[in-house]
Amino acid sequence: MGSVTLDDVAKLAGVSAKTVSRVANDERSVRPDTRERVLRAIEQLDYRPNLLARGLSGAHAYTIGLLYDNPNAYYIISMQQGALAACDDLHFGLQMRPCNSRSPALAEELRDFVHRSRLSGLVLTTPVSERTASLRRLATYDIPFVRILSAARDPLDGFPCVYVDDRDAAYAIVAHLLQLGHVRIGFLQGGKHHHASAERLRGYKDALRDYGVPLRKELMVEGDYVFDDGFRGARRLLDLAEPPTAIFGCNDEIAAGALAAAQSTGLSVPYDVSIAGFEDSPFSRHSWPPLTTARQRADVIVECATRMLIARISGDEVDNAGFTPELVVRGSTAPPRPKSRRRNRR
Amino acid sequence: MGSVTLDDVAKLAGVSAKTVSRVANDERSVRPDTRERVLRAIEQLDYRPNLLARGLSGAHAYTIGLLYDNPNAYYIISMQQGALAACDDLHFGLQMRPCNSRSPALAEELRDFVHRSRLSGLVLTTPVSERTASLRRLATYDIPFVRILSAARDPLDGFPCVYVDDRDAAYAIVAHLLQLGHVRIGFLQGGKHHHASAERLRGYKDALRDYGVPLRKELMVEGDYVFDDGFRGARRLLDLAEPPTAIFGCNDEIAAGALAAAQSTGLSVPYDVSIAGFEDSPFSRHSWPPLTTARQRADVIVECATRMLIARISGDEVDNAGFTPELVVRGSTAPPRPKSRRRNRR
DNA sequence: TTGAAAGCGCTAACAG
DNA sequence: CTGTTAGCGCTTTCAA
Repeated sequence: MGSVTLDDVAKLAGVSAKTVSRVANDERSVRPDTRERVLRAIEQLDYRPNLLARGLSGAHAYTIGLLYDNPNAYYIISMQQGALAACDDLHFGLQMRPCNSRSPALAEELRDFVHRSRLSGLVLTTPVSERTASLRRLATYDIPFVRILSAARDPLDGFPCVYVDDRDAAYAIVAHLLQLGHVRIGFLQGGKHHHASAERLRGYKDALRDYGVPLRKELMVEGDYVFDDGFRGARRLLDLAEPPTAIFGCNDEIAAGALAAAQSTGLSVPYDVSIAGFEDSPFSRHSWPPLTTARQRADVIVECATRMLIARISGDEVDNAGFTPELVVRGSTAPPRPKSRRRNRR
Repeated sequence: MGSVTLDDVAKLAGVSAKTVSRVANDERSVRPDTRERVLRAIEQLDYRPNLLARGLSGAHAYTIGLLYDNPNAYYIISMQQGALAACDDLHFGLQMRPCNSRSPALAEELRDFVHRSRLSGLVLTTPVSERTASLRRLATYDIPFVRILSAARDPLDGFPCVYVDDRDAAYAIVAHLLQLGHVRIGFLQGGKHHHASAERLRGYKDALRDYGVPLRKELMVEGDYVFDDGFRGARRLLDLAEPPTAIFGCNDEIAAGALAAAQSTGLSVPYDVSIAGFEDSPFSRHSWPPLTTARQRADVIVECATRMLIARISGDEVDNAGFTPELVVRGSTAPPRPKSRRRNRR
């Protein structure tokens, strides 16, 4: 292999391999001058520890696993960036994998994944993080994990987590629409098996209630987190006898579908209908008009979770953390057009 | 760890550890009944080989590295899917990492990455794959790799590769526009340090030449593979005294920017101006109107490259492979409006 | 503060 | 066809 080993360094520095190991791992119990000598030898030989050997002999491989079950590419990349930032900083490796969050043997699959590579722990993103029965089993396998979930506050269930307040952010979006003067606001739901969808729906309902606007069943359309469902759902809303003047899509992809639906019907956004999304994905910036949305920093959130996980693995106590996505107002939302001037379609 | 080891299985099956290893690795030299007995023991104990140990003792870790230096999330996810498909199928692990393709020490960084985890080899995507000096150095380190690059045909330079014919695909797009009757066709270039940009430009020029349309300097705008450059570039083109009737963006993100620019100017696509992209990313499907583009199956291409790499590592000879992205005509392109009826702007 | 010995779980190289 | 012996490069004992 031509790889430099601990022993090579030890020989050059005139110390034992164990001492080099101590220096490489930044342990304190090394005399400064010895450390200096070793560091010089490391530098000179351009020594790099072999991660496999370290992982094999140690209790774990200084590598964390990041699992996702999500079709959203931006979300995944964003998470990867956040996890890498933390891992690189703390000298941990990263293994990323998609998985099927609805598998009945989820806990066992995760355990095997961990054991095969001696992973130090797992960061679980939604919706994997929402399979509580599996998580409980995972905990019995003594696998450290931190989960990211959608909740208005700390669930206090004993498992560490980073919680994202989707309800509050959705509330802010709907409040923004209400303040603009909208009363008939359509809501395009996201995938049923995501807690986040329910939380965002809750935000929608709470906002309407607080502003004294009655909930209309016909303005809430079910669907998944995909463009086509946004398109179809918006189409349906716009075809109502009394169509909504604003539509809130459960994420940006859905909102992009709604935007396309409006434009394909000859409606102009935001003049004929306002549209808002959720997530601040490039979709929302790169459409025309750009979408009002809630900025969800998946990278920051995952970096936080990863740091928490590594801290736990290192034996530290850590507190749970919370984030709230921030309202971003852009060109796709405006006050409703006075009724008399509203354009006649068909 | 509670992990089951080779020895546990060996004891239960009444054979040596080496025999279990042979069965686990699917080596042929095991008598069927012995194999059967071992398999039963493996099943019974739910044995899973430890990848670190295997990697440490073997010549390599049965894991390939995938490197990218690309801001395009869809592209990355798509590649990851392709690589995972091949790796899962062939029982290899996958490590993905971004890297800086313009680092002068690129080869050394890649070497360290490989050595630290004893990677079996690397799949290099553009533009990393285009740093030929670094690749030559990488080869001297005896690191197997397969590169994916943009070229009209096999470069025959001795390094294995999968080549993608961007020129041909770009030619097809421009030919499509020409056949619709467009003569003034704008071209929004992509990042200069991507070969693909040059190849797509070549396709543009070749098509114009073959159709006897003179090249106009003022219709070719420089920029990077980002939305904003597409927006600005298109804006500039549309502001010309004699604006183009069609715009070809070097990728879908650029085209999305052009689309937004057109719409923000009050132009209607495709009636006032046709727009085409390249890549078939979700952008192109999720905009309104959806974009005519060239379908580039990054997943298929990377899966192919990954399989080639693993074959090479296994000692097989492999031939280079080539792909040509396929023209996808959608709503954003149409014949040019007769001059007399062209809408007056400003 | 340092070092020597043992071993992590597996495979390579050789025997039988 | 199967088993034995030695490591892979590191960390964990435990002793000096």
